[in-house]
Amino acid sequence: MAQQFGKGCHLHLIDGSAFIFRAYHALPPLTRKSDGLPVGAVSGFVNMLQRYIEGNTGPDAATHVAVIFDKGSHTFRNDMYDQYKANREAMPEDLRPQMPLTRDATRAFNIACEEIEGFEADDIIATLAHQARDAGGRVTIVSSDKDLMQLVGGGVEMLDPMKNKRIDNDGVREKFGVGPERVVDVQALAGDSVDNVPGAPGIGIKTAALLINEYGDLESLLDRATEIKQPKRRLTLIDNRSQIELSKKLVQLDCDMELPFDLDSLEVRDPDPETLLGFLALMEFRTIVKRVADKLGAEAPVIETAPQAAEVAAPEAVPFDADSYECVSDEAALQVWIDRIYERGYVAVDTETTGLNEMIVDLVGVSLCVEAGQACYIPLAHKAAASDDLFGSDDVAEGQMDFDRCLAMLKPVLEDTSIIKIGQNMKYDSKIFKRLDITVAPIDDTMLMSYAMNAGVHNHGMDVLSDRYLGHTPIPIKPLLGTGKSAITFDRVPVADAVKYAAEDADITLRLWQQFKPQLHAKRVTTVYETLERPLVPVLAQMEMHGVKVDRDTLSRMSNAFAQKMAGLEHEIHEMAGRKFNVGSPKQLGEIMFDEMGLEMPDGKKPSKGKTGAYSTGADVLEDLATIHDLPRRILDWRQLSKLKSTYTDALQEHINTDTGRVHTSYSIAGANTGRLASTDPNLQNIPVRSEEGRRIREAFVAEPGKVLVSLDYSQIELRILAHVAGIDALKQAFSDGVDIHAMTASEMFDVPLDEMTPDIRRQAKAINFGVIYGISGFGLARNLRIPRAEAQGFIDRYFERFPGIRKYMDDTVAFAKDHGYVQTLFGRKINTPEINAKGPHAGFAKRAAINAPIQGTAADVIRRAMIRMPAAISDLPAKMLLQVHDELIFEVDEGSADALIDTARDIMENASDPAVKLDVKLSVDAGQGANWAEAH
DNA sequence: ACGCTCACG
DNA sequence: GACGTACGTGAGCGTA
Repeated sequence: MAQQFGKGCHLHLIDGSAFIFRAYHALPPLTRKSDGLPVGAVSGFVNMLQRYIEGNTGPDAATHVAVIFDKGSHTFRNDMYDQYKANREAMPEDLRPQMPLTRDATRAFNIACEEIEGFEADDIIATLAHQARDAGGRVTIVSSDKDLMQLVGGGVEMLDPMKNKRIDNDGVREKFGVGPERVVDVQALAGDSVDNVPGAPGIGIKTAALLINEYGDLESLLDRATEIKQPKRRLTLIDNRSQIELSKKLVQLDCDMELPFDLDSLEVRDPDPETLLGFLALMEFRTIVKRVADKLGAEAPVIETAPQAAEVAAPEAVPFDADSYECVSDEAALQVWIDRIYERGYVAVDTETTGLNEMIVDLVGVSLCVEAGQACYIPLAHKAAASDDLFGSDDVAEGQMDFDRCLAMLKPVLEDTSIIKIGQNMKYDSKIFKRLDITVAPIDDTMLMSYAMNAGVHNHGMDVLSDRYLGHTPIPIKPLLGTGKSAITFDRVPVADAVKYAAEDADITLRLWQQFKPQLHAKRVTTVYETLERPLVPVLAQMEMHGVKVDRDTLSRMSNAFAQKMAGLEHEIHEMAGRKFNVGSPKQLGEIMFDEMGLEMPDGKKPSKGKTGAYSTGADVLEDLATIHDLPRRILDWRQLSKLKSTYTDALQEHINTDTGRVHTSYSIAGANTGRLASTDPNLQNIPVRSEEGRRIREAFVAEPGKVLVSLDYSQIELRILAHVAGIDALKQAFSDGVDIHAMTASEMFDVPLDEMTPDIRRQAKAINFGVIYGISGFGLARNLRIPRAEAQGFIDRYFERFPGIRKYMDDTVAFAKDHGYVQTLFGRKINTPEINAKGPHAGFAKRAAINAPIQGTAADVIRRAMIRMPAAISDLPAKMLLQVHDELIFEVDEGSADALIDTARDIMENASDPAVKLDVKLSVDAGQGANWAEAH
């Protein structure tokens, strides 16, 4: 019955991945009504297949057909070139579980569905096209991907499914300026930013076609490159020969794969109505079911009208009931939950642990939720209560299933790529599981969803979200654990209480997810969430777990030295004050200086007081007073040492993990409104550097023997972004010329030629440049530069005169914020500005914050993008990314590979905005290396 | 718990 | 016209 493929046959090859991505991006994030499973891409995919089938008649109709998919992200091209497709954004999290469903859909239509691990769909398509052509048949490739155009000719054509336009030899020539047989030559020269094929710098398709047509083919062109008349082109081709040859290999499709199936098996088959309608009904595609049923002349299956997921999530629909949660204590019960998870395709997960430090604490239990109101808690390491002992016993509580057995059962679920694991702050839970050898993926995070939508409106902790969006106040943890000295850890909480608390967290998380998921799209932040928030979670988890080595002895020695110096200073201070007092108390110090000693401010003003009525004794005040008395200078010195000792040399030692000998910070992704990260426990983003004494703290941050620390930081990234967003040509030019940007500003403002620049004039211009980024004010600049306010205002006026675009940017930004209630970064991150229309002093703050947010936020987005791409880019190097300090990344790498790392990481960082945003100003990255952070910076 | 001070970008 | 201000963070300490 199978027809032998040959003359008269017509093979259609459908580029499945292209279908899926087009479907995903074209449609709103449709979810299955009964349970909220994301199925938007599946729906679009099915529609496209259905439309294709309906159109498959007439002279171009297929006798054989297959849908071809990509499989696996690592292909033989990555072995040739590790940067291949390195710019590719990660697959959106809600698309991932739809991938297997699109395969199911293809089979349901009874169409051959093929994919091979380690090969791109394009290679399979190429091989099949060649086989079919050699057998004397026709081929139509259903795709508009230009990478496939090299296959056209000899009976092979392409069909753009959107425009319904066939592409033949002439079509290819129109696109590439050469025939199909020379397409790879042109691509090798022009490169491809989407796939990150390098090509020849500065040569695009037009120039490439011109050259190929003149010299015949790429090889002749490269051999005779010296004959090219234009000097720039000639040099580019000679200098980049190997890169161009590599590019050709990358774009050349493999037409000779060994395939585990033959053409005959691809014969067109009618779908089985029951199978097809069954699948469509399972997906709850009501409209398509009807249409397909009509077409096939079959009865449409009934799809029960389930309540909307959003309605389910509404508090009045399913009330919270702590008593309804199940305590899972044996394998059979757990298996029931696992089965339910597989039925759903998603699960909310929460872990309970013995503390907050993910690197130290132990897992105590796991809670799961698959449907609003239906959650369970699996206690695993609770201790039994002991009546005679205040601290409980060390015996394990009864009614808990075996720890290892439970994890063995959960591991496949948590690692299953078709099951979404939903959490609130999933970085925490991922790290707990990672220490138990479980890699949780794919994930969704309600905290980050809220952050993407509501940054600037409120915090994103579970309590706030539950109150605000579910109208429900979660059970507080305090009464369970107690406070202060008598506080217990969660493993001491009685299992019955723990079930109520823990399962509720999973329940809340699931309800939040059901509410947030569709809102992401409505609020136009899906891309932000998918490209800047969600993929950062595993990257940060890795960095935090790796930690940075800190040398305790170095800190300890410094601490002793500081203590000695402080004691000396303290003695002098008490002598000067005439009595002993607590030097660390601003209140006492203020009274001593202003009341007892009668010091007066040099500017004649009254000493200022804070809102508690105490004198202000900040560094600026003491700095002024230092001109009339020796005591304030001593205080300043003492304070500096006190800060260094308590916050750094002492506290940092407490953070060295006894197992790893390293310090493991934690980054909050949703802390800063602008998109910046924040580092806590300890904060490694404010390690001293500005003072010589403080900088030495960085000597304690060291590399392992045989390794070095490497630091790469963006040079002037915020000013570069300002130049771009405000469109300031003079600034852009200065950056492209590589001149000193502050000196240039000074020269422009004060009419001083660059070669006559003095450090002081430059310093003033620098302050103005920073001021501009912060939403400049005369008062602020005056205070910063310690000059009269009128003079500062004069500087600002002059600055705006010279750079009128900056004032326009500021005005436009504030106007936008007033109109919309938010401002945006270049990558679409929204920072809400709820106070922008407020009256009174709030208004000033809100205005300046609104001006600053797009600049600071865009810089934050850029480095996030670099960080997300970094692990794959450096995976072949003996290197680890350790820390981020806003515009700086710190790595630890084998000594011999430091230079290679710098090359790779710099490339990723400088091009991090590609391809989403094309900056007018090049980003530039400085690098350093050394045995410790002080040397590397 | 809150304000002050100061470390960073 | 006065108000009170540079933008974004986190930690340690003193004070209430």
